[in-house]
Amino acid sequence: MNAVQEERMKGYFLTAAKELIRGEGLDVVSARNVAERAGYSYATLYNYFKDIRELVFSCVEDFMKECSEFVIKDLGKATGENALMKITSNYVKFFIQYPGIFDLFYQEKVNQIATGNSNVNSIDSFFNSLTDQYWQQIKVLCKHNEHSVSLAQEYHKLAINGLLMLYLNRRKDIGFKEFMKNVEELTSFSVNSFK
Amino acid sequence: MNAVQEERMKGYFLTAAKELIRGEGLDVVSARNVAERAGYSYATLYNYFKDIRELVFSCVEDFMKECSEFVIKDLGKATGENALMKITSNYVKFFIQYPGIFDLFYQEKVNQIATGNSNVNSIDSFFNSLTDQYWQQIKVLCKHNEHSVSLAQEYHKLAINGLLMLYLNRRKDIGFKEFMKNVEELTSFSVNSFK
DNA sequence: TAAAGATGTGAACAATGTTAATATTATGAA
DNA sequence: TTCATAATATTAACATTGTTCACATCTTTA
Repeated sequence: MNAVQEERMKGYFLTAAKELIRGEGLDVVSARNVAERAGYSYATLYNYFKDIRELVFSCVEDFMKECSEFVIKDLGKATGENALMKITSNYVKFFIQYPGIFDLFYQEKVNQIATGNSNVNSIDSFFNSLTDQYWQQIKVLCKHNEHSVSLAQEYHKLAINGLLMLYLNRRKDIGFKEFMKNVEELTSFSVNSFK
Repeated sequence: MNAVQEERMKGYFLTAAKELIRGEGLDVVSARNVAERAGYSYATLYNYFKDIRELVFSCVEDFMKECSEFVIKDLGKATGENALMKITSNYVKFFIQYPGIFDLFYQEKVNQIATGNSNVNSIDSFFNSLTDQYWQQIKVLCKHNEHSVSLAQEYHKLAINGLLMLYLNRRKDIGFKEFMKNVEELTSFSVNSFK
């Protein structure tokens, strides 16, 4: 089987898996469910993916693209702090709409032996890649050095993802509105912490 | 069966579950594994716990106590920022030693219908309960108001738990030493952000 | 001692990941 | 075109999971 055919086959399973993750969450992504949706037997799946983890982590790249587009869709001409606000707000909304994708990005256990760890390694810096340029704008504006801005950025990323973890896993007994207020406060605090 | 007998029975399963979580992680906690270790049949377990989630979430309280003790064990006379440093450092070390307990505290999915959600709700404020008094000391020292200190505290909690999530789930390709340096930097940044 | 109630257990069902043997299909040479 | 061989797909199977139910066993009480 040539490369293009193989990619096509992988694509069928990938599409099925992505639909399942989006719609019903990571929990219902089983070899049998994915394969049935793709129109093949569950065993066929193993001809194209080492195991079920390799399959689900192959979805990461596509979902990152999707999330990126969702995040920047209504940025307009916003810059600096305003842009950071909008991006952060859309970022968390994306994962609230698709909690399964948050599971996949940040919580799913990875096989350390697995080959394609490149996907996993790029997850950590994903949120930063969305905000980089706007933090740079703030740095220039506030005459801060490189190190302090990257520290604030790292801090912001960790806090937002930490908050998402607590909220999505129902460790916080608050509603959506209050959650979004927390996100705003946090982002504002983040930017102003080193002004 | 009277109350004390019932608690004793629950205790057997709880002890078994805790040993498994500590030693081999949350993944190997199955009804059959726990029951075998407790010396009973897996079906007996269901006479004392509604389902396997109720069993594992019943471990939360004990583990919080354990973690608290571990965290304050070598505090000495440290106060303010020094105390926060030590506490945070021990807090993350505890979960690195027992990743299964982090899973249980922050990542395990909860049955919203489940009865005993009190355990789950107390998890969010757990880390804060360890640091409260030292943030108060810093507040007095820096003449800050109540709101800004609780915001910094909340921020610190989220960032630390976010970092733990990324590190324990292998989304960060760094070693233990570098991780601990990140924890230190973050805590220091947290305290100094509003000095 | 016998009946009734409480408590413990194995069989069973559905679903999971994964592998191995088999069935089917496609490919290429005669 | 036909047949042999290789490539690909599928079914059967095994071990494991959570959970329930009928049954067995033990305890209590009349």
